[in-house]
Amino acid sequence: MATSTVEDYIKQIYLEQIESADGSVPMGRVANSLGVVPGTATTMVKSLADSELVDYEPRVGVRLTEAGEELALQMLRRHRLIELFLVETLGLDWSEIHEEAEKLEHAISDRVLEQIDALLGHPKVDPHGDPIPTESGNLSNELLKNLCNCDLNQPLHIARITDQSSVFLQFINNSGLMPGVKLTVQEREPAADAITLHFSDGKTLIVGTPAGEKILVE
Amino acid sequence: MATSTVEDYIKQIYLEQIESADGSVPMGRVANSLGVVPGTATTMVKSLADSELVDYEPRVGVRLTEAGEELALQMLRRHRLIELFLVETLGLDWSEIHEEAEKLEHAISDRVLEQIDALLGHPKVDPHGDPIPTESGNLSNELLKNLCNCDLNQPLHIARITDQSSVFLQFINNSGLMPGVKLTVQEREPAADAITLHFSDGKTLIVGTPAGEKILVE
DNA sequence: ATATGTAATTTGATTAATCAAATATTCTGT
DNA sequence: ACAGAATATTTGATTAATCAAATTACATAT
Repeated sequence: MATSTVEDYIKQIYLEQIESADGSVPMGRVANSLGVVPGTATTMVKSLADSELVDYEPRVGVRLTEAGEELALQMLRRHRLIELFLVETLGLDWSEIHEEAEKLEHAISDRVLEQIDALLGHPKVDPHGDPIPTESGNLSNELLKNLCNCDLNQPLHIARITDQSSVFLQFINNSGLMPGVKLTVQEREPAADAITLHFSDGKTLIVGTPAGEKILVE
Repeated sequence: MATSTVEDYIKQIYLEQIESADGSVPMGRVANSLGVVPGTATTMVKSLADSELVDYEPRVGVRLTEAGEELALQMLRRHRLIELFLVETLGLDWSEIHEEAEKLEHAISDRVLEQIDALLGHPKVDPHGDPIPTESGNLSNELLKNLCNCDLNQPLHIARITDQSSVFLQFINNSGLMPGVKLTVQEREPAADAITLHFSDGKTLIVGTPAGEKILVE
């Protein structure tokens, strides 16, 4: 059985691997994203390699094996389902769920996880709009970006609104953010929780982060 | 911060302490209920004593301090709220929740716990009928009769099951002896070690003395 | 009161995860 | 091409939790 530390390393390496061009993650990144000193990362990664979860090339970097990727996707599924659960069922704020999920993802059994999945209606994305891998480890990659994670200054159009509440739909209507509308994201100000949008007719609009997450674009 | 091992020791010592007459738990019991060899229990208890969670008298036994009891009740609250949550919200079978809760009780934050408590409507007892300590650490401690010492032919209902082992809970489930069920005790046959129960639907059931002692009624 | 058995403690090792600091390797700029 | 900087690895210690096996203390029965 993988310890919770192992699970953390594998998940984090997966996340870094997605970002990296060549699919190999240098040790510095591993150490950094896990919050440990470089020496610790080296030691740990060598032991992950012994358990066939990663391929490790000294002084180059690390890359998940088949088995490692499977475990990573499993952890990602856990993490994201738990995040959604914390928001949907327990009413936590989306800003406070990450650390919670970080702990819970190691403690929850498959049995409980599948109950949560069912309770939430087999959701496809977590509260941040990140895709939730399926039980068999499939991560839909034709995933839509939203206003909070899409590229800046690129021509986009609104594809989907993921909040059916009437207040929100009213706001969507009033602001002209209906599906099909073309726009670009001019800038994001995380501190102020604001996203500046630019429409083809020259108008601009500022929306908050929670709203931006519910607006998927492509 | 208490590690999850410390939390386990403290909770288990609390549980043993309730059973014991003089309030002191011998090392053998500690080792046994934690599933470790005696030497380990000794070492660990000494370290618990260093952190002022228990008073330890060598070759005699261990007893919780004020702080230890507080932690124990906190863990008991966690455990029992989680058990109820697993049954009520996630629809798990009440005979399979103990091990789940055993893991989750260490991972869940106070924040999440209070949300669960609210979601469940601040319940007083868990699915086994065990009382849930309040947030401030109060445990309602009315003593209930069991099937072996209650009055005969009196209308009763099952209040609490004091054996958490899944075999026993399975038996309880199969025999329809869950908390809340109404019945009377028709007769006891000490020689045959048998208690005859009578249900409101006319059915009767015979259980042995050891089982009867684990079924509390009021 | 002595021997025997049971219970508890000590001692010495082990495993997983970590850090600090010394060392080695590779990259980069001139 | 070489010095210096940036990265990575090694080495030696540390902490928490555990076990096996040796030892000690206590209780009790003859």
